Amino acid sequence: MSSAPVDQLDRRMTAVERREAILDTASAVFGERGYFGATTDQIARAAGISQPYVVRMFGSKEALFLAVIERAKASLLQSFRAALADWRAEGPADGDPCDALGPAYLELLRERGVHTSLMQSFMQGSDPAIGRAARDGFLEIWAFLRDEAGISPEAARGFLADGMLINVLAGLEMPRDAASRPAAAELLAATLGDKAALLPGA
Amino acid sequence: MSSAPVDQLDRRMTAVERREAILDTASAVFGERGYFGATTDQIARAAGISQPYVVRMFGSKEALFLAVIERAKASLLQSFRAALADWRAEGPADGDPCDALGPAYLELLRERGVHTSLMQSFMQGSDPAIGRAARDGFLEIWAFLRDEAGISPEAARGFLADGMLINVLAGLEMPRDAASRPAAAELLAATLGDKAALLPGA
DNA sequence: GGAGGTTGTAATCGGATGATTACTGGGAAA
DNA sequence: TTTCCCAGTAATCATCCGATTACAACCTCC
Repeated sequence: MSSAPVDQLDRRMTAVERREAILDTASAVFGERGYFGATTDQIARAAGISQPYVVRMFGSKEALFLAVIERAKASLLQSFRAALADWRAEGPADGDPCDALGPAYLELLRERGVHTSLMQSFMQGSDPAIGRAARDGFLEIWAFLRDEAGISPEAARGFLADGMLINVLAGLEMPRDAASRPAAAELLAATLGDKAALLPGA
Repeated sequence: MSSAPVDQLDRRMTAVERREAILDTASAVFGERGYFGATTDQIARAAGISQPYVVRMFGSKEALFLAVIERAKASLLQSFRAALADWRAEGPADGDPCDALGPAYLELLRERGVHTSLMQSFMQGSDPAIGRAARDGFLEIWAFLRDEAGISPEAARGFLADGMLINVLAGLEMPRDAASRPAAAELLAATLGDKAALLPGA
């Protein structure tokens, strides 16, 4: 008996579709292993295509990584802008915009590799091209919080700090230890509440 | 005219001295480039010895990295325990222990690579050996804050979050942009005040 | 139906990297 | 002086990785 035809398109993709598919996969692999730890072959296998095709489509591994973090930053800002607009449309004008941005940040954890690939780029500040892009991206988030969302420097610092702790718990894949280590469970509960299930490793 | 004899010992080191020297150097190199990005040859050259000697002394690159982060964690806990003891000896009993631990954490920035090499390990949670060691180390810090320092889960979370933001600014080498980008200067001031000069890139 | 552009791969190359082996030199003790 | 251990290196190896080249399969439009 032949298996039911799952929604598996074995037709050839357009270059644009394939590019998006590679970016999705590369986001996850770079996020897990980092720029140097991830190989173009791992990305290619995970995407179901050949290694040369990956590098030819983006020109180089570095260009692919830069595209990944650029796309992650765009996803993040788009989520933030949407959340801020919703919050302003329905919320009271005297609340804290961070109350809207925080949940948006957690929802983004469903998209694989956004937080971790950005974080991996943040740890490569000494690299000429990647460091430049990473600092630019981070400062763009800072400018959004300060200028568009109108958050004070102190509150913006606190919001970013919370985000960085979440990113670290994602990089650590801390939920792996949640069942066996009470300290891990306590840490995850204090940081993410019941949203810890969205982290990698869960 | 021969140059004045700077304190340069060209005699051979004992294995114990050399081991410490390699750990110092490896801490800086791993902190900058990460586990996969750093090569044993880069570490050897920076330490002024040959690449095979580095590998032979620690058995493997992975064992060297594990020794680096183990030593970084030990430095961190030692600083924290000393700061906590001082604070308890002279301070009032009703203050916040984080007020003592925070400055100790910043002073540690003078030791090259402590924050960044730990942070690099935190981003390798999916690696069997490194991820295990990274989670163990992070949970040991958490246990110190909760049990030894007696800090509440909420306050400990906030303290760690601040630390992770500092680590990210170190990984980004954000001071590189402090002069040319007002946003970078504002972010650094809001996070570290005048202690931003201790970050890499300054 | 065939011509041409586009998606995609097999084969392969050169360089980098971690590791291994065999060796050297110096200093202290006998 | 000779012996012998220990710090340290030169040479080299096998593997991996990113990149290049040449080629194959497929779809579309005339």
